[in-house]
Amino acid sequence: MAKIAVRQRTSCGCVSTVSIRILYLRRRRGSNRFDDRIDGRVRSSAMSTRRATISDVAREAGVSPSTASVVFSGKTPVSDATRKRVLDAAASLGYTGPDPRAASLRTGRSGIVGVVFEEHLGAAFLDPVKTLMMDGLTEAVAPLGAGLLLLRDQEPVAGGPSLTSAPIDAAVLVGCSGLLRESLDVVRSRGIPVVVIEGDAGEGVPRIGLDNREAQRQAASHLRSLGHERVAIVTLPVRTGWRRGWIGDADITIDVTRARLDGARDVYPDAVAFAAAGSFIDEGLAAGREIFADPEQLPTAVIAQSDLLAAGVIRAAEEAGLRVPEDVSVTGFDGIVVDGLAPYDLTTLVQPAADKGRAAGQAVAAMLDGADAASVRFTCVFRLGNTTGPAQERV
Amino acid sequence: MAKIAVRQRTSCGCVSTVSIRILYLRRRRGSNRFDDRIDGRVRSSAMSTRRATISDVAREAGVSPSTASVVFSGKTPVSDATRKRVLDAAASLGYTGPDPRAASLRTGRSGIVGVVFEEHLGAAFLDPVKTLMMDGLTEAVAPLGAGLLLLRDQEPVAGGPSLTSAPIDAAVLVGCSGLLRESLDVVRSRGIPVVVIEGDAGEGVPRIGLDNREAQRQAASHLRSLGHERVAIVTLPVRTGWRRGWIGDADITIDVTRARLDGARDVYPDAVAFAAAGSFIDEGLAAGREIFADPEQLPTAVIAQSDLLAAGVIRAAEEAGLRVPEDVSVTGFDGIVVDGLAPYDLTTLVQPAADKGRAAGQAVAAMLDGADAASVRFTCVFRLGNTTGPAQERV
DNA sequence: TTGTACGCGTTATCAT
DNA sequence: ATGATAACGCGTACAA
Repeated sequence: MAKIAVRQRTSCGCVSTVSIRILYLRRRRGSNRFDDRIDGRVRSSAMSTRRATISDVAREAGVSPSTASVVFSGKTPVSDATRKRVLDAAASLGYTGPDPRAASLRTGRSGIVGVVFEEHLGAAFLDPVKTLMMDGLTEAVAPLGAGLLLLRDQEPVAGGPSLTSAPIDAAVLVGCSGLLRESLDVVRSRGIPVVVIEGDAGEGVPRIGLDNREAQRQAASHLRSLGHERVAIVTLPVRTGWRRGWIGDADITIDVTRARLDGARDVYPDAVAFAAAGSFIDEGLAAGREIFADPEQLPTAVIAQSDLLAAGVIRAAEEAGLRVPEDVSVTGFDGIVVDGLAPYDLTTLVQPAADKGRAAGQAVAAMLDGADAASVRFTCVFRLGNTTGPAQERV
Repeated sequence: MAKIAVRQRTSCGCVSTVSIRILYLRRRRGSNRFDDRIDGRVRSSAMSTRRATISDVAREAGVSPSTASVVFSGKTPVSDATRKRVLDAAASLGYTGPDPRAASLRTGRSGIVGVVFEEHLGAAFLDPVKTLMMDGLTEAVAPLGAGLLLLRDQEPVAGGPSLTSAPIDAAVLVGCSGLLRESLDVVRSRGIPVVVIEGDAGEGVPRIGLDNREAQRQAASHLRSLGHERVAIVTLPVRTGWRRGWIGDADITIDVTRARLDGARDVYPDAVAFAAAGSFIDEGLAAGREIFADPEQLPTAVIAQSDLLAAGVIRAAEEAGLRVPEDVSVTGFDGIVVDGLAPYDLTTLVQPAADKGRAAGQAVAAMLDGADAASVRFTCVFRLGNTTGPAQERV
């Protein structure tokens, strides 16, 4: 662990910032905003503790508030002389432009697109697929001039922004769990455009997704063609907050998990399935240990629902003294580059993660533009690596 | 490239969403908001095209707006009977809670913390160090109940949120380029708390940083102790928008780059330096090719300012037929896991990236709480890998 | 080109 | 526990 050296600063700006805020609050209660004025003009910018508003600027410049407003928004031509007067007044008053909150209330737009994750936000940053998706999303909303607000699908901490309480112009849902549904209704009832990535948010919400089932079926078929009979599946979480463990067919609330599982079961209806608690190498490792625990019941192949899980499974196989792919074949899903997996080159399904984000962004842009947005379904591409091989007869 | 299958939806909710918005806009211009009412009461929730406000709800429930407000905010006790009446009224009117914009204007808080990057936002997601930092930041801001708004340090696209136009309660700057400075003044003059990670935003702005110079000096000393004399340096970008190339000592506007370069120069004052355009393996590769281009001028060691750059340099060395570390030693910086680098284990400086984010979040929390926030300086830890070795006499 | 007037939807304060 | 009142700071239709 790194040591921490805290360097105490002699208090300077921070402290003054604080005191300014206190003064400000004090002013707000009971004080008349016109206290500062003498016959309609601001006494002195330096003496005012309250932050200047556009009206103050207008007054100081000797123009009307609307004119001052227009100078800042540029929505209407203003004579150069007037503009200069306003700008000068603003500078002398320390006015730094319209208050975003007020402007937002007035225009009804905030320039913010909410991105809602169903997991711990940190996890979103640690998942390569989500990272790529965010990359694409960022790119697609940039021309919109919108910023991305990271939100989590959960009961809001007091006062914090939830999907329902954040000033967003549109929302992109990543996955779509149950908890979200109610918030979603709220948002949609507000007329805020919503797009969902990898999930189902009901009728009327454009979806960006993959051919998960078909894709996973390809991997399974590949294994089948190699002669594998006894196959185990390692799935993504089956619901939020799930802890890892063997699962039956029931109670899967996460669409991706369900779809990929279905795809595998299309080929191997009876394959056992172990659900991980997240898409991490460690989770794959834990799952692999379970799967390879009983030497009498070893599968000849493992279908993992993500590359990271697959990487973990491979490690578990090595631990168990199994060679990949000689003793056990392993397939992944995602097509990301997995660190430290060399010399293995995962047999997997490559998904266009960045494209998903881009598509979501474009859908949002279209909807904000008043247009209709269609759902998009991307296709995964099967990529043959060296982690799958012919099934071996067990001695 | 993956194929794209677009599935046209029969228009449903999207379309209705759009038409609702159009009606709404139509209503706003010139129409009187009381049109819907007959002697002071709302005629019918179903017939109203305008979105219900808290006043509508109050009226419907037969209470005052303030009481209705209190029901939603919970700031004051309300009798159960009243609460129920209000909630029922809200339900019947389709009122889904206070408008965030209006609430924000009134309270002066939005529950949003802006995170400002000086690079393309996508790059932030692709940089492991930033990713980890965001992870820590997210964690630290969570108890605050705040969301993170991703912002870019650039001239705003029209209407988009910039540091100055976004409704943020606080801002975290990642790096601190020149462009940012003016926006920063604006923000600070608004009394919004600001924290800087890896950068200098002037007096009064708490900084979260590393002992970059000292750390880099450790790596250089390590090389010196191994007998290396001819050393080349691969630096991070020296300014935003910079294209790669050899650099002198001048014109470095990015603090991290400067500090690490100084650290290296403390030991090797005359080492040549090549600046990359970003922290990517490919950039390191390009830099490495330049550095290894002249067989007569080969360095025996390369100090890279990031692990990704180092990884690229190693690849370039391999390309040039140089063995690492026999022919050339390479050091990195960051201590992240670099994909596909096996069997190499980078000699590097491990920085507590997540801790940096956490510290920033805590500083923000403190400042929002009206307290003072101190600057924090983390210490990097030298980690010996297998990419450095004794200097070899060139034949 | 500039000014007037008003409302955006909410919440803090204070009195009852 | 509830209500009346007054901002919060701005944008814009319309008139001049």
